[in-house]
Amino acid sequence: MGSFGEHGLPERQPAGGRRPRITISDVSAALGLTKSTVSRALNGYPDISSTTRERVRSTAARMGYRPLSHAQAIRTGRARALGLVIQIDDHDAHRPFLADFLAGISFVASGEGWTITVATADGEAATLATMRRLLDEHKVDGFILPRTLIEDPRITLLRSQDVPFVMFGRTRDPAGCAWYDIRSEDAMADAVRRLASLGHRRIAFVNGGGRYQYSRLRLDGFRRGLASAGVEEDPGLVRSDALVPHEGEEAAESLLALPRPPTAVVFAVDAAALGLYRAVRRRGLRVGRHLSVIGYDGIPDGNHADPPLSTYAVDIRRAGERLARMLIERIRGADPERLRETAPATFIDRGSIAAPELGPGDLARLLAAGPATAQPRR
Amino acid sequence: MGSFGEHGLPERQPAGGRRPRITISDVSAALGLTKSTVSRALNGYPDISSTTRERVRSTAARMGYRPLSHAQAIRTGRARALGLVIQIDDHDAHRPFLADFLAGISFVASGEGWTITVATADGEAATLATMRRLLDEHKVDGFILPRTLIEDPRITLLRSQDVPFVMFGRTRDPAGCAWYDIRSEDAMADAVRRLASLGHRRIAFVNGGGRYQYSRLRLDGFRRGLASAGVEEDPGLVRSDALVPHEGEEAAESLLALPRPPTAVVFAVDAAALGLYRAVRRRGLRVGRHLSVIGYDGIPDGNHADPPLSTYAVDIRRAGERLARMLIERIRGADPERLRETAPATFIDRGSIAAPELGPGDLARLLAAGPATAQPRR
DNA sequence: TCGCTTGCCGAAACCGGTTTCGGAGAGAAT
DNA sequence: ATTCTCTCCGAAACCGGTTTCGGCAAGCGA
Repeated sequence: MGSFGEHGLPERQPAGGRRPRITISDVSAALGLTKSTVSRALNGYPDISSTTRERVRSTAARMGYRPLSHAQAIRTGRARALGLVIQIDDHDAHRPFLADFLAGISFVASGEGWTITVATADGEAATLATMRRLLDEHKVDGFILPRTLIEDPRITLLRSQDVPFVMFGRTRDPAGCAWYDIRSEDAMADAVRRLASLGHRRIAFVNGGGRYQYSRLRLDGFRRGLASAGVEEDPGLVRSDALVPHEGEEAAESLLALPRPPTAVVFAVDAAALGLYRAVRRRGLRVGRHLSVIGYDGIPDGNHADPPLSTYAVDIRRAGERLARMLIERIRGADPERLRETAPATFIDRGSIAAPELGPGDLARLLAAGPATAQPRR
Repeated sequence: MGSFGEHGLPERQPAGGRRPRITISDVSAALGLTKSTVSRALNGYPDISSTTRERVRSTAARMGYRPLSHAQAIRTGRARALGLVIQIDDHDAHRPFLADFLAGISFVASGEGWTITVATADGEAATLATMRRLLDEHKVDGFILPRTLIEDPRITLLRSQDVPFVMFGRTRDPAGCAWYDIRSEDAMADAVRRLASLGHRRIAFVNGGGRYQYSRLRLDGFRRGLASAGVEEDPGLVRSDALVPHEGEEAAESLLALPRPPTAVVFAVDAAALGLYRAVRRRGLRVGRHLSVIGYDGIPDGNHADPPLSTYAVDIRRAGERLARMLIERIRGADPERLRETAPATFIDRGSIAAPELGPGDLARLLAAGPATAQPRR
């Protein structure tokens, strides 16, 4: 018999405070069963008759019972929490989209009654230490790893501890890894083909950080684009490790100083592409007219450049949703090799590309003439 | 005597897996005391002799014991977790700084052994529901509230439930509220004085969202600036509810269409200020030369505008640090009225302001002449 | 010397769940 | 009718902590 009330429901909430939670004991008492039976019924144990199971389920639902994850965690070790450790020292193109990313993760997690535990860390060592701490305290049941590296120590750690994880981005050694990724290599190939079809023949490529797996893929994609457009590759037109405007500017400078400069530049990273704007503007030239540019990431800053930067947008919210879904499945025991998904990026033409107005020769002469002749009106 | 090993330390970790946690029982066994004594010693109960207390503390530290917060939570209701619910539907100027904000919070929280639970919600109702869920499940011990509203339902909720919280931004009814805030009103006043000292007399103000407390304060600051500079206020030069570029553009249009347009505009929100660039560029004029502009927030986009937007930068990371610190103190019982702090914003002159080249009359004539005469070189 | 505090710690209940173990009862097989 | 096997549930231990309660021993005053 229940020890509270003849309705089988807990008494009214004490005025003012928060209403007391409904515990498993409340449910079992209301049903005239024991805690253990209720627990096993709700968790789908086979030694509970389907009649009882349904009775328990409906009553629990009617009473609004929801198990306290902490209490479960101390026995099961599962906290129903997804972990996300953001490494703040490296420049991440997805930084501006963090809110969207979280929105995607949170949407799925909340729907399943899970929560998200986030932490930031400065440097690789701190990231690993933070992950260890979260695991050690059973705060999270698995991790979403943003920005996968080619050689990723986080993967090593999690593999050795046998902790579920999903990656945003592929990696070199895929054994036991689940991932979601954008096929940025296809975007790079597409960019080259678009430029080639506009008439460009000297197309440069400015890549991102060499540590990242995506850099490999994007370079491959760039080359594939050249090949499929029938343009021969000029190794002198490739730069790398440009992640921020400053680095992109340097890369642009070195490209514009070539005897036969490119008439179009593909950037693996939007932020770096913005640096090219400065280099071009300094010469009194205009992006989109004298030099075509395509970026990748779809960062909002690109919208306010002049002309706005044509780029490939990534649906980061959806990435968050898929990754959360996959991680939950992974924690529930799904085979990681089955949890692999890629999606395309979407081209957004904002006006920074056009048919080449000048050949490389004319462009070189214009560039050699120096900024003076081409100063913007003051 | 402990049941494990003659060293009083747990055996070596099983090869491969993660090493077993050290529990309070391990510590108590190693000391020849009971769990309860160890627990009370570590929690500073007065009925434990200081000798014993120290012995327990040092042994626990040596063994690397750290209580499992879940286990504590089920008895104490405290999870050692800070809650942060981000409402994603409203345009938040701090969005680009979310990573920094989290970094600040995480830095302090990690240092204290606390964790951060974040969630996103779409709309006010969802935000409140999410907060209720987190509280109901004892997932968090308190909340950091970003973007305080003048009339904030979150505060109402948390007050009624008697849940600790700290706000980023002040509010109208401060009873029982702790906060950290940037004195943006001072920045607005400073902006006006700077412009006035450059010679501007017709200075416009484009405010942010009316629901936010900061809008009130910034308008007050703007007026205070005018007063202290000895410039009479013209109510026709004030606009509001401009949060995104598009809205800022509209506000700018209406200001530039005035018979006597302003020669300088102060924006309460950077993102809106970027809209003005479009309006000015369309007229073939140049920001900084024909029209001075000052923004507020220090968003990275402003750096890539042409000319880069002069603005007031906010140290969001520090805000996160302070708020986390304050919330932890608040949860530990500190008086909220004692936890109130403000900090100044930092002016960054990037070149979007200058002495007025033209008076309002000349400017009006130039504007009336239409875009044709002032087209940028193509 | 006795009784009464007081200081200090152990024993045990408790928090809200999960999981192991065992046994009652029904039905089938012998 | 007896035994054997399942099915299904209760009892109790357990997870890792916290907190209440009570008692022993020392210290104190009378």
